[in-house]
Amino acid sequence: LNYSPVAVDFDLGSTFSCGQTFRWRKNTSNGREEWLGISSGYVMRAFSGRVECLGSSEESNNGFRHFAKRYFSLSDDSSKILSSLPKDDQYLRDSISRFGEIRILTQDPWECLLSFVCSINKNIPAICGEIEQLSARFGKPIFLENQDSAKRAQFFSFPEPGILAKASKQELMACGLGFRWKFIKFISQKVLAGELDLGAINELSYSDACGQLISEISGLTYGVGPKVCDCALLFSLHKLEAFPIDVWILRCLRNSYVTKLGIRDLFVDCPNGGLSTKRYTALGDAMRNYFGKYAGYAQQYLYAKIRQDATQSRVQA
DNA sequence: TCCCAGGTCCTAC
DNA sequence: GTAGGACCTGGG
Repeated sequence: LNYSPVAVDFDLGSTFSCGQTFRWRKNTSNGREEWLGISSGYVMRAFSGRVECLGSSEESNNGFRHFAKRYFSLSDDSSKILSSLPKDDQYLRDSISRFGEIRILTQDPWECLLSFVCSINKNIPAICGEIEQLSARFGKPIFLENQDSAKRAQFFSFPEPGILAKASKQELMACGLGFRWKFIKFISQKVLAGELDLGAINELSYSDACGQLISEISGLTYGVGPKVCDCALLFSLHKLEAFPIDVWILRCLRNSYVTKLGIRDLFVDCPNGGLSTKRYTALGDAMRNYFGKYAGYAQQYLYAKIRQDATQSRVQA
């Protein structure tokens, strides 16, 4: 087994907490800051510039370094990306200096898409709970190196499409999915049947990929609107021009970018924060036009900053 | 206790 | 084509 650690140079906390993944936890119990995460069947520990594999669900698990190189997008050139973003944008530059180097991960597309379907109309702790329960119930146990396998596993891989496709409504609801259960089951069935091929979508351009992924397969809707689509494309297919617009980003744009970008007409009467697909696309295009081909990286910094600012003002209040 | 959440779907104009 | 409302459930 080759579990040799991999060096990483990005900011661990900023990268794992900026909303792209739901399976990393901070652990400070032994005095230093370290992070434990699960992805693609690997249990990982990250601290002070390195990531180790603690265990794997795979039969042949000598591929950790290969996996990590891809998962942590180690071939992304951060300085090139950050210097390509607008230099006179004070809001963005404040965030970059506050959060350091955020890395957009290249997650497993299946795991990532379903995670963001789980995110619909839920808060982040609840999303983490859904994914944990789905994994514990339907995923494979991952035993750590040197762990007595008679002991109960604490870590589980994200479940495969074939398992979720056969799960009952009752089983899925028991994981806290609520009305999302039917989306999860439907997508699983389509992937299992080969009618939704995320690998093939990966070959497409950003806008073609959106067209393939959003909403309709065989005329049926399944819980993938423009926001979930953008998250899947950015956080797993590494389409870096994707610019997910959630309620936080919408608030940020309204507060800090309307005048700068002359996009006031895109904000008239936006009740309940809801955006039609047409308006969502128009807003996303405006941001791509402004931030450039690495708009997704800009989105992560905007998201990190507005979330932290909101948390701090709530604490003060 | 009660409100609301990393949205999407459906229905009525 | 789009504004309004419903939607499961569990954190805060």
